[in-house]
Amino acid sequence: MRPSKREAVLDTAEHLFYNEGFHATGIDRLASEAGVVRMTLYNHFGSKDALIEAVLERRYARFLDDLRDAVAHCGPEGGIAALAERHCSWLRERSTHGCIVIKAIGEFESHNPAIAALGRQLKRRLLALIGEAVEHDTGMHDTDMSEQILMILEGANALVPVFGSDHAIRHVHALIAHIPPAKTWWTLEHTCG
Amino acid sequence: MRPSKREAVLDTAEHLFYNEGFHATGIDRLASEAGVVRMTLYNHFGSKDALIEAVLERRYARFLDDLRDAVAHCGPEGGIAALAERHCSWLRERSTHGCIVIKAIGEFESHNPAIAALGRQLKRRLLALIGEAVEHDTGMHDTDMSEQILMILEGANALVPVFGSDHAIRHVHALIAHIPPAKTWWTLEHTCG
DNA sequence: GAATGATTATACCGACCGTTACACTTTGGG
DNA sequence: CCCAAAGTGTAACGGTCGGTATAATCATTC
Repeated sequence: MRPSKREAVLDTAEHLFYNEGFHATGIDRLASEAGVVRMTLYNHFGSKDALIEAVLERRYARFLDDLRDAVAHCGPEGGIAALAERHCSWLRERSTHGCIVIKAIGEFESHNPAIAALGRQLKRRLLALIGEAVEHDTGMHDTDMSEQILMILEGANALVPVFGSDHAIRHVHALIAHIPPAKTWWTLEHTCG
Repeated sequence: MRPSKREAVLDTAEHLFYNEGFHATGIDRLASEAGVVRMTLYNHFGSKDALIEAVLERRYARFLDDLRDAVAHCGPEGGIAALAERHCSWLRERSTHGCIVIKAIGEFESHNPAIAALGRQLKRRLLALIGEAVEHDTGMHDTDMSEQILMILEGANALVPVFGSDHAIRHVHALIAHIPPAKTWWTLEHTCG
């Protein structure tokens, strides 16, 4: 009982919401699989939707911390590759059903704007983190490059439930390696005269 | 009444399933918004899950036909670009909530294997179509290139509900243009020999 | 040992879920 | 004009949904 009931609920909720879906997971099953009575759940979180927000925030914060950690412990100019590699590790080990945030936005865009907004905020944090890795490697802000890396990672994410992790991951590094770097002031001068 | 009730049900089901979610859309609302009584729905489709399969098949067949049409009416070496452009048109006009197949797989992977399997089959058909466009442009099979194009398109797909169509589409063409072509026999000889 | 806050047990609410049965009415084609 | 097919209206089935109320029990700490 030392690990608080609150944590047990969050663990079970994350597992069920992620693997079975948000709408498809009922409060009764959630509580019983967490070894908790329904009232405990409502005492802690107030509503199913609030629990969903807590799960999203917790899981994605862990994910982002893990990516940040990978970028922090890498050689010079290896930030992007390290981030991509850690992302692929998640796809292999912990994200085998796709991205929980994308799924949440999909299920709640027309039902609970707060959940959808939280999802968008979490993705904005991922984009910002990618931007930091890009700046770590190239020494400059490159919004286009960050957005393109995000698009490739989201593509891999989406393909995991379709063709499996191995297939989805196969081309990530090659694709990222071929993103053209930002034009600098002198190449612009060369091009535009 | 010329447009059969069956079509009305399919239209309404596609709209509701896509915009509000599969589990979140009930039979009652579905029937009433289609201007049909519940029994008509069951007479035509037998069950909600069968209706879902019919909706997926119909919508995605239209999508694939549209892409195929774009590839068919393009100049030489413009097949990939034409396919990508048509895909982006869907993202702008008809796919503003993401890909219905990805959503279906996400909601039914652990509830109805038949629906998930159908989703995977539809995505395989998309990959095959991309392969045809690649062969149209380059004159050879290039599985890697096809898979990479698919990954980019899925990335754009996933980002539409997050940051909007314009943001999601912005980098598609540039990203695809920078995919390295397959190594031919003589470059392989140069590299390995 | 009393008090306090967390957890449990149980019962309940109205609403909706997907599905079926059956009898009735409408419609179009031969 | 008649008949079969398609669609309608109504009622019901057991089950689950998210959420609430209330009172009993437990562990901890002062």
